Amino acid sequence: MRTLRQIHAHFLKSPANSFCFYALSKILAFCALSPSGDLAYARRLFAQIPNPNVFSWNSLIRGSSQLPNASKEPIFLYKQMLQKGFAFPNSFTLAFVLKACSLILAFFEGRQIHCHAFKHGLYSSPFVQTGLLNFYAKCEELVAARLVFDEIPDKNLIAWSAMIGGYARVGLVNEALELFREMQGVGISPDEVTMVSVIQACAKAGALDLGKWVHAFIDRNGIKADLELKTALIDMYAKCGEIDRARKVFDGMDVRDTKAWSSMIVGLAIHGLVKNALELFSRMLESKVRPNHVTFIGVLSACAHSGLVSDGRRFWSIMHELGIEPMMEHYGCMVDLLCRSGLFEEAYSLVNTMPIMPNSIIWRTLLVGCKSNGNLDKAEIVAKQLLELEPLNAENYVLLSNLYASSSQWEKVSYMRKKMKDNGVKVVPGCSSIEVDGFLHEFVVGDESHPEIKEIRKALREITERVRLVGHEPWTSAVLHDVGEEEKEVALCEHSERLAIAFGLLKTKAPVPIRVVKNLRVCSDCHEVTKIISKAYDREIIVRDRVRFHQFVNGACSCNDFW
DNA sequence: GTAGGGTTAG
Repeated sequence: MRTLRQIHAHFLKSPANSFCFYALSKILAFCALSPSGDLAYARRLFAQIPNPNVFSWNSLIRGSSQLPNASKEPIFLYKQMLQKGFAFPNSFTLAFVLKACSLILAFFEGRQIHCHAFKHGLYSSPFVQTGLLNFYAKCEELVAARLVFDEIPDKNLIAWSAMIGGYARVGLVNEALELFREMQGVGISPDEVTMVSVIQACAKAGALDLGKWVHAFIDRNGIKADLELKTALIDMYAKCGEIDRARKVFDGMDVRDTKAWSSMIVGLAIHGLVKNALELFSRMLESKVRPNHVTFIGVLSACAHSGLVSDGRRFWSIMHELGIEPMMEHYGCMVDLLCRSGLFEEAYSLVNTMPIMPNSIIWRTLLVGCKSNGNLDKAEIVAKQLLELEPLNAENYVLLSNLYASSSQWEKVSYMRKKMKDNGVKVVPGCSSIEVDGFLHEFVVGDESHPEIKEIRKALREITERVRLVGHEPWTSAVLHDVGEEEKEVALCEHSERLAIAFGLLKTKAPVPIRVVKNLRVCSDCHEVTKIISKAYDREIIVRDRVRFHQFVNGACSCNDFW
C-alpha cells in the first residue's frame, strides 16, 4: 500500500495523461482486492472517479464482498451502478454480485440478478450460470438450482460440484450421490472439491461403507486430500461411528487449522470420549491454533456428556477471555451440563438471564432437566414457554406427557393428548436403523414388515422386562455391563431399542448383563455398546445416528455393487 | 479482474 500510494501521488502530480483512468482503475483494483490492500482507500479513490468504468465497479463490488463480515454493500454498489447508467454490468459484475448474494442469502436480490442476466444477454456465460446455480443452492432453493443446472449446455466440473454440494448440504443425499455417479458417466473426473461434497453426503447419511469406498476412490484416483477434504473425512468417520479412523486421518495431517481441530474434538465429544476431546483441546491451544465458537461447542458438549461442571465453567470463562461471545448452542450445552449435574436451579436461572431469547431447544433441554431433577412445578412454566414457541412440534407434547406419566398424573397425560389433537399436531413415525454384518436394517414405528420381526420383538420384550425388574423405565436408562476382562459401564438411551433389534437379529438372548445406573449421560455411548456386542459375537454391528439413506443401502445394495 | 469445498448445543 505504501508503494502504491507513492505511485498514486505521482499520477496526481503529473499533468493529465491518457493512461490516467486506466492506471487509476488498476490502483483501485489493487486496493480493493489485494490481501495487503485497503478497501477504505479504494472507496475514497472510487468516489473521485466521475464516471467509473465497469472494471472499477467490478473491483469495488468484489472487494466489498470479500470482507470478513459480509454485508449488503456489494448489492448497493451494483444498484448504484445501474442507476448511474454509465457503465453496464458484464459477466464479471453478475458473477461477483451473485457471490455476494449467496454469502448473505439475499434471495430476492439474487433472483433479480437472474432476470438481469437475461436482460443484459449474459445468461450464456458459464460464470454467471454457475454463479446463479450456486446462489440458489446456498439459499437452499434446490429446485431452482437444478433448473439452472439442467439449462447449462456444457456442464463443467465447477457446475457439477456446485450442484452436488448443494444437495449434500441440505441432506438430499441420494440426489447428491446420484449426480456424482452421473457426472462420472459423462466423463467428468471429480477433484478434491467435488469429493468434499460427496464425503459430506456420506456423513449426513451415516453411510459408512459408502464413505469408506469414497475414501478409497480418492486414494485410487490420486485426488489430493487437502485440508478441507481431510476435515470432511474426519467428520464423516466420526458421524458414521468410526472414531478411530477419524483419528487416523487427523493424526496424519501435517497442517491443521481451527476447523480440523474442531471437527476432531466434536467427533470425540459425540462419541463420549470426553477425556480425549479435552486433551486434544489442550494440544490445540499449545499448537497456537485459535479455537472458535464451534470448538467450544465441542468442548462444552463433551463436559456435559461427562458431567464435568467445574471444567465446563472453566471453558466458559476461557471462551469469554478469547472474546468469543456465547451463542445459543453454547447456552444449550451449559443448560444441559447443569441439568445433568443436578444443578437445575442454576440452569433455570441461566436460561432466564440469557442475553439472547432462548429458543425451543433450550426450553426442551430444561424440560428434560425438570424431569430428571424431579422439578415438577418448574416444568409447568418451562412447558408453557416451549409450547408457545413451538406449538406444532409433536416431540414437545410427547415429552410433557411422559413427564406427567412419570409422576402418575394421568389426567394431565390425557389432557396433553387432547391438546395435541386439538392443535392438529401430527406425529411423524420414528425411524431407526442398525447395520449388522454390512446389512442395513431400518425400522419405522408400527412397521412389522421385517422378516425377523418376531425374534426382534421377543428380544425387545426380554430386555424391557429386565430393565423394568431393576425398577427403571426402559429405553431411557439402561446400562450394559461388559463381563469381559475389563469391566466397563456404558450408558444407553433411546437407542437401546436398536440393540434389542441387534440381539433379535442375532437370534439369541442378550448375553450381556443389564444393569441400570442413574444419571445416564450420553446416547453416543451406543457406539461403545455396539463395540462390546460386536466383540462378544464376533460380528460387525454399527449403530447409526443420522440415517436418512433409504434407496441406496437398504439391505440389498452394497456400495460396490452399486457403483 | 470471474464460478464449486470442511467443524455447530438438546
